[in-house]
Amino acid sequence: MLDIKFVKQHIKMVQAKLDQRGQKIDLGPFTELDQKRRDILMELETLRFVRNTVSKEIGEKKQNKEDASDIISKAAEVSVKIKTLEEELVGTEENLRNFLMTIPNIPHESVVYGKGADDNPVIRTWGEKPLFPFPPKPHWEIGENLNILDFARAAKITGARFTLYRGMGALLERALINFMLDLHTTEHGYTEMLPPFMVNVNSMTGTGQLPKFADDLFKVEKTDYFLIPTAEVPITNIHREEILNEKDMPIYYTAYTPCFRSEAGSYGKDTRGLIRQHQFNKVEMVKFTTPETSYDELEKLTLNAEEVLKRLNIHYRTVSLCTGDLGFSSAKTYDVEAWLPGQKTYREISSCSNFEDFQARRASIRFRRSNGKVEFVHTLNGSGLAVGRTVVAVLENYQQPNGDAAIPEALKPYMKGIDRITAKGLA
RNA sequence: GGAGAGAUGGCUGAGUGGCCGAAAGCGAUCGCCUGCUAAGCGAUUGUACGCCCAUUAAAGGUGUACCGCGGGUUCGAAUCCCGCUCUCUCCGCCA
Repeated sequence: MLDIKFVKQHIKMVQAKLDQRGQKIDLGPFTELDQKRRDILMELETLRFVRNTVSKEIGEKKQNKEDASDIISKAAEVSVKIKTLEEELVGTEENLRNFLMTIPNIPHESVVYGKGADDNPVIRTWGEKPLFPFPPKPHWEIGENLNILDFARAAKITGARFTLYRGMGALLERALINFMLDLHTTEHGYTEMLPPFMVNVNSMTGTGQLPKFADDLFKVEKTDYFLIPTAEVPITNIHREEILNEKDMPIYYTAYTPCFRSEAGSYGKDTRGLIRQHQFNKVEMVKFTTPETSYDELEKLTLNAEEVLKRLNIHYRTVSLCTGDLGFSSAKTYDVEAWLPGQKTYREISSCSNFEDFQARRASIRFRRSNGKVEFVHTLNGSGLAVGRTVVAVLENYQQPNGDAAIPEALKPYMKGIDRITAKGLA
């Protein structure tokens, strides 16, 4: 959510920035609602002042055993008016808040203007595309040939867009999770968390999934809970409605969780393989920082994500999302895209964002400066990494002429020391 | 699932209708004292929103709201009533 005062004072600039996102967002109702709110509030506060004064008077009279019936009836009248105005105020504030809740964040000044993914500038690349003396296969073929990924049976068990991992495939997924968590906790300074995988409406609202994106979520029947679409939600909400100490910041958390996404509106896209699933695993990194350090922290966060691919020796590039491709809550986002030789394409494997105070204001996450002043924190998060897609990257980049998949050196300690995955077990 | 107890400021904890935004203690901050530390003394110590002043803002002044959340009673609610949520204890069930 944007800052009411800021929007009020810089309405033209905010409108111009939002226009760069390429969606039609009209701030007109904002000015109107805000004015209405202040008008009501002023009148209401005056009446409350009257009531408080009169009530005090009544109390004094009663104590002196004087008759107070005349002013009591007057006070009653005032109270009736107050009640009406209070209802009006609640309604107006709700409208204002609901309106602001649907307004996306303002892109940072360093974010380039663009219409969509094709306009995202490449910031850097690492490594090189590996050369294969044979046509590299897509991961779904490798995985099925090795009998480690079973899409057909997952569809039987549940439905489309789910995967059953088998044997070394399951181990590979688990190994990646542990490898990533160990890297972030022991070398990058993050504290590991294991949060609930379902959250309530307030948490979803705090990070921006609700009210606008309910269609993307799975709701648990007979409850008000939702399955998390990313660990960002429970982890960022750890400090919802709290005031942190400046000296405790920045705070770094990392967490492995499964993620559940309905992928509404993506029919026909990425229907094969592990790329787009209703359930997938992810290791997430979340930061709470002061406003003055958040952009430095975003750079570090992105490098932390990239480090995973470096250790696995997988070629990637990092792009900066342009204004038209930026997510709702984000002021600036870097996507790390791994090279997938089987599909001859770069594919997003991590997304690292600075939300500035957008989530913090929604979720009321603040900190107290050493001089006592209270301000909103900046929140950041990034995948470190999407585990299923990392499996894809490993299988496609490490595939062998005979169909085996080699194990990256860094992963061997997590894979019982084996060198490669070979086909075995019942088909 | 059944029975009971509770939810107050950073923490502990008082407060059963007006004198309570809230005692006391702890903690914290600043100052004094001190060779240093500790102790001691003094002061300060919630958040949000509105208005005034000022205008880059801050500070300041003033008002309103907030004692888990939501409603009700009342001229007036932390305090009384109702609903909900959460926590704790006991019993049952359970990975």
